[in-house]
Amino acid sequence: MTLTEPWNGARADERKRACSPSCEESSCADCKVRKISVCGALEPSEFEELEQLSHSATFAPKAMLFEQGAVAGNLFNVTEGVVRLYKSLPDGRRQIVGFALAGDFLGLALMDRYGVTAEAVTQVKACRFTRAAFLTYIDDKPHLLRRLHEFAGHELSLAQDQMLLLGRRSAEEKIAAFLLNLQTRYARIGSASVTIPLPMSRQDIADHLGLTIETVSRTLTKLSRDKTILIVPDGVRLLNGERLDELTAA
Amino acid sequence: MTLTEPWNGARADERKRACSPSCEESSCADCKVRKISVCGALEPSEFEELEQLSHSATFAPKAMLFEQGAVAGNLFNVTEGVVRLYKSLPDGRRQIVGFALAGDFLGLALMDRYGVTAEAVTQVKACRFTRAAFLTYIDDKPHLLRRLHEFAGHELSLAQDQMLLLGRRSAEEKIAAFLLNLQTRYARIGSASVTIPLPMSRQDIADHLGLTIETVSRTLTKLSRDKTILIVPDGVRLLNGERLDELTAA
DNA sequence: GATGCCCGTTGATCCAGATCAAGTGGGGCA
DNA sequence: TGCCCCACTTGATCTGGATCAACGGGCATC
Repeated sequence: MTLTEPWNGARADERKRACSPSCEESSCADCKVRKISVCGALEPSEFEELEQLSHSATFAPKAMLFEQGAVAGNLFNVTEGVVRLYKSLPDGRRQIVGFALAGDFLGLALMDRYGVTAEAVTQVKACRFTRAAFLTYIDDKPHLLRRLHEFAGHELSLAQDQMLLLGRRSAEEKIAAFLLNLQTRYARIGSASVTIPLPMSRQDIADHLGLTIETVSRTLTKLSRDKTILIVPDGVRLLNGERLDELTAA
Repeated sequence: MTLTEPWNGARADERKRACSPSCEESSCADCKVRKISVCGALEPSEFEELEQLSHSATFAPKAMLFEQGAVAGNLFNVTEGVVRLYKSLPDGRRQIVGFALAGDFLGLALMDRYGVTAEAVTQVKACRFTRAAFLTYIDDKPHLLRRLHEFAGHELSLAQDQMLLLGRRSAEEKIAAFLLNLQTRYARIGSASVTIPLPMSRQDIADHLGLTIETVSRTLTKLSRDKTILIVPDGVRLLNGERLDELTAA
């Protein structure tokens, strides 16, 4: 599979859901993110119908789920792994508008074209729905639309926080806020810990925070020197949460 | 009325809608933004009911419509004027996440607390709804919720564009993008022109673009010197749209 | 186990935009 | 008519973070 091409039925590692018991494929019933994702609004009976529409998909690191500007043919519910969502400028400058974790829904806005590009950072598992089928499905399910809207409202709120961060915070504050943010989000999906995995590269972090890779590296080194964090392989351990809170608040 | 206090029934210049014909109060029937605002999803018959729930409100420049963190008691549909929406840091740094114009809906996310502060920039007219009444009203109107969701999706998309701008664009690109953006939005509400009114202060523009007031001023002066724009009282005239497009794209 | 590559770190220098510091001019008010 | 205030502009200087450059270490490939 060409890793930089968008998702395509012919290439994806995917199979139909609701298959026989011998099949190792997961189903909604034992989905780890069912309660916290948009699906959490559904009645048990409704899951069956949704399951008919869903296809589980796996993406290798760097695989593209969809591309900014393309017709939004699919919607995804991430169940495992980390996805980067970004916008690019013609000259290559890039802004990562967010990292999607398990439980996050991609294509929330239900718009006819994708506004961002989505790429797997780690190995990613997701439920895929065709947009058309999903739209039909929600048509007589206002409680699901309501849930979708709640999620969109939350996204919007996060986006506004990120604007404040990008427009008005120093490099050190940006890094501190990023780490605490990730910690909170990991906690929500059941992996609360003072050790924060950072599966994304320094370049990804830089492109998320409006910095350069060198500044990210230097700032992490600085926080490490004053024992606020400890840099570990593929992550950091938060040693002094209060200090990070201070940096984030003020 | 204390201009810096949030909206309060006892102080607002407001009266009940759907009043007698002798009353100069506007009604949904002749609302200029009806078609382009969220209300555009409603059937004529549904307007009457909505009108019962709505209260028209006027705000003087600098008046606060609502404050970040407060319980979201009211939702507003702006019908006239400009509103700034911002987040603040404890030390006074401010990020204006957007300017709301006629047709924009404030409180779209339907969350229980306001995520931003809203202040009138100019004299502002708006329809006010209590959040509780509005939630009840939309409960059996999925087409309205759908419309609300479309608006939220659009907001989210704008927010992501703004993140790219804040994180990765130069001062000159920021100003160019801001002006073209405003032009497009003015055009949507029926005041298309190469002369862009800028009712907000330079400080507001700076706080929206992640710059200082001096940089905004200098950049406008520079664009003015190379005949890309002409600075006029309370606005600018776009002399060279292509040049601005160039700056915005690349 | 040598080779090369990618990723991250660190150091030196640069510069876009911030900060500090005067002006200037229009509009409200006595 | 004059005064003050405030928004804005302009100039001088400073600096946080960018840019340029070098290096090291893990790990995949042969």
